Amino acid sequence: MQDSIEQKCIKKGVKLTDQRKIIAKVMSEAHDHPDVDELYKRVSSIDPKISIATVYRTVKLFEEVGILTKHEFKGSKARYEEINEGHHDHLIDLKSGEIIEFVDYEIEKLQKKVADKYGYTLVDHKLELYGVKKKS
Amino acid sequence: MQDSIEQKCIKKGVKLTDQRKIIAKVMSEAHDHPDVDELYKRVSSIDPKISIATVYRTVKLFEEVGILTKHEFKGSKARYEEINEGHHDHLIDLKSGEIIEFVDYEIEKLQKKVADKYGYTLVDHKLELYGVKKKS
DNA sequence: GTAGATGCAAAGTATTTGCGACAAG
DNA sequence: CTTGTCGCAAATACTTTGCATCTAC
Repeated sequence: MQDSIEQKCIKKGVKLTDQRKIIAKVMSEAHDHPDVDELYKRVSSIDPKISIATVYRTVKLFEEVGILTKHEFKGSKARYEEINEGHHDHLIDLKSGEIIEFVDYEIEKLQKKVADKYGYTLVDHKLELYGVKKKS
Repeated sequence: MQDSIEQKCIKKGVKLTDQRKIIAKVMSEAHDHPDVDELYKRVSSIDPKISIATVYRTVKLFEEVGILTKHEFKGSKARYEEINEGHHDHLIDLKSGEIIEFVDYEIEKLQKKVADKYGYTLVDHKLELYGVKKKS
């Protein structure tokens, strides 16, 4: 089983305050990719006293220690997602905004090859596909 | 030979003001990927009276009519680049910020295949590789 | 001549930060 | 205890917009 965000914090030596516990819980349970406003709303419904500054500070911290990852999809606000063992990329439905996660090992392999070709070690990558549903 | 941005404006029925001509010229000659501030600086050195609002309005317009494309690389400001016949993706040097353009048809093909697999027609995509130079 | 473009300053968003009060380890 | 965190409000960064004036076609 996967560690919860709280457990990851402990492992990484991140101090666990009540606020962080709540944000951790909300992000652990989120199966979408909430932006800060949305996350703030969810968190506020558990503890209305949490400030948005804390939410910003916490997602930034969690990102720095490798618990969350930030996405900046075309023309929308920054969204966050928990990092789990399986890396994946995103296919975004341009009509509905729906986000589909996918993995393609062959593309990953080719990316490394490209970086290699230019004398680089691939550290990270971003692949986003934007599409519209085919009328079957 | 490739049309200049000015020529593209005419073809697309975009009214050519002096300001737009200058912005068009600067972007045509830019071989990097300037952000709005940088573009504003270059444009200002030709005509210091141009306002930054006009620069914002113009890049937005040029983007809408398909003359420029906007990139939002990790943690940096929006950057613009002229669209030319050859589509390409970007490899970003995490140390120096240098941007290398590349094309990989095999990756492109696989992207279409992925979209297809989920029942989508691929409209657009974003692929960015982030790497560090290998010590040869 | 007229619709649309510009410059300016003010208003919007999204995000960060200084500071005094407070809490985790 | 002490260091780091929190809430608040102010500050910052980037981008858009209302309005009066001006200009390309």
